[in-house]
Amino acid sequence: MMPSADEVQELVAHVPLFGSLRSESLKHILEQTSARLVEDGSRQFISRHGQEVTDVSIIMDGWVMRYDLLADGRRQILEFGTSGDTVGPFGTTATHHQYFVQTITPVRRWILDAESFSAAARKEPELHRRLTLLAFTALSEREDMVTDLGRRSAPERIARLILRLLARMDRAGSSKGNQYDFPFKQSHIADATGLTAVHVNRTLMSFRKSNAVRIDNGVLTVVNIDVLLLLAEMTMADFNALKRKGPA
Amino acid sequence: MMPSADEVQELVAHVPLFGSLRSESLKHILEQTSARLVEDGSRQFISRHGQEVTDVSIIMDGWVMRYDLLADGRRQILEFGTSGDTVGPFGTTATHHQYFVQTITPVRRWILDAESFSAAARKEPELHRRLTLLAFTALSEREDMVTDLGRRSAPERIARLILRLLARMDRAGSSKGNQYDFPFKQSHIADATGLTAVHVNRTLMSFRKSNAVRIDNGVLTVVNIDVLLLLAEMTMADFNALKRKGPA
DNA sequence: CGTGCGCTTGAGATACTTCAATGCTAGTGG
DNA sequence: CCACTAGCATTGAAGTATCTCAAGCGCACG
Repeated sequence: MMPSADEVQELVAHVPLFGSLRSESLKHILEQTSARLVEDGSRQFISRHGQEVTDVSIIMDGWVMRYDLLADGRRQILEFGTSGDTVGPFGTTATHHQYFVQTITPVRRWILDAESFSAAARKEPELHRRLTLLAFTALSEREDMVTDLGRRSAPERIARLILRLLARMDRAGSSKGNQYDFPFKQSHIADATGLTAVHVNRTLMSFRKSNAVRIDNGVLTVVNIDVLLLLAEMTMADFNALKRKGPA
Repeated sequence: MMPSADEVQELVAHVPLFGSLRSESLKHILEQTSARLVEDGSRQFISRHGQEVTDVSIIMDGWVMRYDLLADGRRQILEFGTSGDTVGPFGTTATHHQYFVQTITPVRRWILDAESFSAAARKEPELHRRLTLLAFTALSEREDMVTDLGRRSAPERIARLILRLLARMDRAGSSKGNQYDFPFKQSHIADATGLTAVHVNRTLMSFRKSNAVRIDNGVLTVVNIDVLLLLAEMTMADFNALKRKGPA
């Protein structure tokens, strides 16, 4: 499936990894990696722990999650990904997947051949630089998460997750004022914050009562961002820094 | 202070970041970055949150920790570093430090000028590749930590930290059989695992009683690695994989 | 010979979990 | 069009892992 000019345009515009490439080079990379556009429904596996790594995905629409699954069923979500995000152990030398990646909503994504993608990154310095930047950005995000899980209370963790997602949506222009689509179940929030779904529910109820945030029918509304920031122990400046963060 | 041939040799041999450079190129890089060798005592700050980034450190001897400090004093240790490790936001574009880095034991380290180090990484592809590899390795380690803090009990977290450090020491050849130098206080373990020092103490006492591990006079002894692995929910294969991990 | 830091232990508090039940909504098959 | 089911949110009640506060002890250091 040959990428059209429009599709190449969309990739350059919305995918940080490709943001600084000339359409020319990108088109060449897409050809080299046998890029194809596919669609998946909800709850589909994109990759599983232990599987061989054969390709790299770039999300165009919808949400996926990457998670770790322990023997007894405990689950830790490491990352939510949406349009513009890259999933897969791109850049590492790992030959097998370490984690599970699964769709949450229906997803439209590009699939690139992993091996030729690595080769392209080696040949194209700009792509290599972007890849490195992506790694450091992810590292910083994951370190924030370590502090959250290690040292912050349930309300703080949840408030911060909500704000991180809000910043992400703002950056992508996908939030209308103080509202954004929120396709996650309470169990997703639980597994991302290291809590139980029941406790997430109680905390969310308290957020609702204190007029900070409410979630109805898959839409999250920030009723009062000052209250939310207080719960998250963040200043407005911190929040603005969050928006600037992300894969630039 | 001009690096001697012996010093260059030591850097190539023990610092993953430089492991694949020719002595020639390394010497050139060290000159470009005004590399100097310094020594610090215990509990010295190497950098503080908010400070401007001016240099990059490479530890030759001793231990440092990098941590996040919340307004109310809660502390989360993100990483312990020792010989061969690089500390500092090398590779990112951040102009200011995000975390605190402090020595635990006396430390001998090289200091490289940050700006010219970045420049060197841009010019020397092999260095750039190593930097990227380092970032992905760190990312993977930090993701393990997220799962530990989010989903594992106190004994599991502590057992896994001990095993991760043991693997690190084995890799560096710094462990004698089942013993290694352990300069950390129980409060360090607490802040690395998201627990309190009191609870770490109780858990460590139980490890001692169950003949898994004991710590005496700054030396950690793995009495029975099978028991320890059980506590950590790890197999011997997992542990061996840990040893192979790390910045190759 | 005090003083401080780290380790140890006890007792009580609490944030979060577990188990269990109820209700709501959307989808499915008859 | 209704009965049935499944998934998710909500709430109550009881349990527990971990925390907090507090005290004592040993050792190193000045």
